Amino acid sequence: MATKTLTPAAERVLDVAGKLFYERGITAVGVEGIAAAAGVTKKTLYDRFGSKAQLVAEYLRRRDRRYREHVEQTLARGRKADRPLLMFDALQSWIERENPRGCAFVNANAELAEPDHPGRAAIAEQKQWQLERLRQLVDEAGVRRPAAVAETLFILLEGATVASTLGVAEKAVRTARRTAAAVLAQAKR
Amino acid sequence: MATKTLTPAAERVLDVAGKLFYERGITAVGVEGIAAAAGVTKKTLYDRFGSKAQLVAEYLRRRDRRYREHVEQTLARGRKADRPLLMFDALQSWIERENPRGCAFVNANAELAEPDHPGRAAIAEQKQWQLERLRQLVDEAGVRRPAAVAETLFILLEGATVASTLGVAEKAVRTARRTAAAVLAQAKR
DNA sequence: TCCAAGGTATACCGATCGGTTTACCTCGAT
DNA sequence: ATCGAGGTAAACCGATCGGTATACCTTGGA
Repeated sequence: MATKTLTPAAERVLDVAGKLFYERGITAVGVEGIAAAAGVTKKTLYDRFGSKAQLVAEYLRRRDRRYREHVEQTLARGRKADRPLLMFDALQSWIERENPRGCAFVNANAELAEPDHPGRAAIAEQKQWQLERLRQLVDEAGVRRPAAVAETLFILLEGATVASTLGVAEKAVRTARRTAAAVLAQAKR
Repeated sequence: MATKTLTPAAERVLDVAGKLFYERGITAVGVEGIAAAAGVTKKTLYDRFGSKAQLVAEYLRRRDRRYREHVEQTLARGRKADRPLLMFDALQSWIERENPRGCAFVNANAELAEPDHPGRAAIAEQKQWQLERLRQLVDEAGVRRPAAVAETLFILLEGATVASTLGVAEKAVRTARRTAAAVLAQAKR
């Protein structure tokens, strides 16, 4: 795997940025604070990343990579027919471990209003991947109208993330999973 | 109805704030710009609202009021058995008219990280109202396990908003509505 | 041996942030 | 006639924003 090679300083910057951007919001976090928390000079940060916008894009790409790895690890433990539902298990553990403030990409979408911000591409890529992966899984599970079913599962995953992290329905992921199971059963071919 | 009485200047401020906060993000918009766009002095803005944080809270409360009115108007056109699904029609028209950048409350949740920000209460109220209203509608429609069904519909609504406004599935609301119809049919008592 | 890559330290830039202050004006109700 | 509420205009506050510049240090290969 072609893991991006980063200097140790850049690695630290990206670690800190990932934490602060997610926890406090992108606009609310300054590059000065990131550099200081990473034990790095502002010059180093700008030498490695060029601008705050590019650092934001890098943060999102990295988080996307981590989420995909998490998903694939979870999927590897099940057989084809079970995998669509395993996406909900992956989401639940992800929320518990890394996502208490909601989906980082939905949150970033709220903040990055300018249509040409480099982070927007990362957001679109993440969501397209998730939908596409669901299509594959649903297709492999053997189901009628796989595209429509995949879209339904996508909606359930996103909705469960919102409901769960907004504190209005703690068990939203389990509820969504049950609904997904019913949808899949009904579409079984 | 006890509509908040605002001075004409405050009204203009709130109008402009509602537009700018939603379109560009809360943190990205300064009070100076709001005052200027509303044709008002900063002093007037602070005399009426006290602080940016309180203005944000007022913006969210007002948007919540507008959404509830929109929902109730839509619901009034149908009979009890159809009303749960009418929530999806209300969402679709709301997105088209006022919500192209996603749910303002989910977006605000992304930006207002501080747990004691006055806007957070408005966010929680909006989401609790939506879930509670769904419970009433589902209950009145005559369904088994109304609380669980309402939670499922809530998840579908939130997920459809995300999927639709993130541009990954334009027809997400229709898809969610179909799923909701199936869930309701299966739970019919 | 030397040189480029990667780094520190620090000062600096103009712009903007949220918020306050002072002085003055207008208008409607008592 | 007056007084208070609501407003304008504009200067000011310290802090922070994203980003740049200058000078110097360390280290690992060619």
